[in-house]
Amino acid sequence: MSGLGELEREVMARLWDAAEPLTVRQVHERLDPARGLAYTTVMTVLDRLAKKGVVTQQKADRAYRYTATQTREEMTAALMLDALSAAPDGAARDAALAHFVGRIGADALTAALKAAEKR
Amino acid sequence: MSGLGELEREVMARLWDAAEPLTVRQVHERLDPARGLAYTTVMTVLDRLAKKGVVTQQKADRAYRYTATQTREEMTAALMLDALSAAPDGAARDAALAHFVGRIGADALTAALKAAEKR
DNA sequence: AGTACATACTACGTGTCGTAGTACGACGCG
DNA sequence: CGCGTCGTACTACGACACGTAGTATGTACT
Repeated sequence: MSGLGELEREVMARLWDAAEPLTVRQVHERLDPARGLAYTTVMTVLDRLAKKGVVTQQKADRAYRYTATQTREEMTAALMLDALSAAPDGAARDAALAHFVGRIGADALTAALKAAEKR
Repeated sequence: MSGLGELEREVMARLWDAAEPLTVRQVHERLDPARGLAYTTVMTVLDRLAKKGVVTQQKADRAYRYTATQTREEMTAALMLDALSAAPDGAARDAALAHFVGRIGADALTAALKAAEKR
């Protein structure tokens, strides 16, 4: 329940960027044409993403429309929590958090918080 | 350059808990005996961890001693940063951070920071 | 010399991921 | 009404990661 593959992430990015449910065809068109991916490849990937629960399909008209079940930010946050949960007890978690904050910089964090506050 | 497997994490935990360089045998002894892992299995895992750069081997006496190259906290923080880096631009990163903080609770974060401060 | 311990190399089954083909159902057009 | 078009479902296959472990080889101590 965590890491997506390279192409899977790429597909998710298109879905997020679109903010609209997309059909397989639409996703296919938005992917780098230089890559020359087959239509069915995109279909398979979307299918797998659906099985993982990170996208949902709604039948609309003829084709399925795919939507991400979480926003990019939610998924990122969830993955970070996941990484953090590797620390067993509370103390280790605190230490890991402290390391993390040290890495991104405390000011960057407060800035992000302020931006969040604004909402 | 990120996720370890289940057994790999287990082995890392033993190395971290010991804080001393351990031999293959020592790691083997510390792993759940009910699991009945073969000695060579542990060896293979340590070898792979070494190839991934997360442990180093120093020849001491007869056997190699294995040490984690990072503390558990550093690795956790690194993984969290890794997850965060999935967010492309600064704004998305801020939003992801905000989500993250919302999830763990702002007070938990400040508490962790205070604990870190103490050092 | 033999035994005990350590490492190196190799192997195999399973699962995930990128990649894609083929088969089958529905719809509209001539 | 049959045929091509679009869409989906199912199947497949190679590469790689991981859990698991065996065999082979080296070395030191008794």
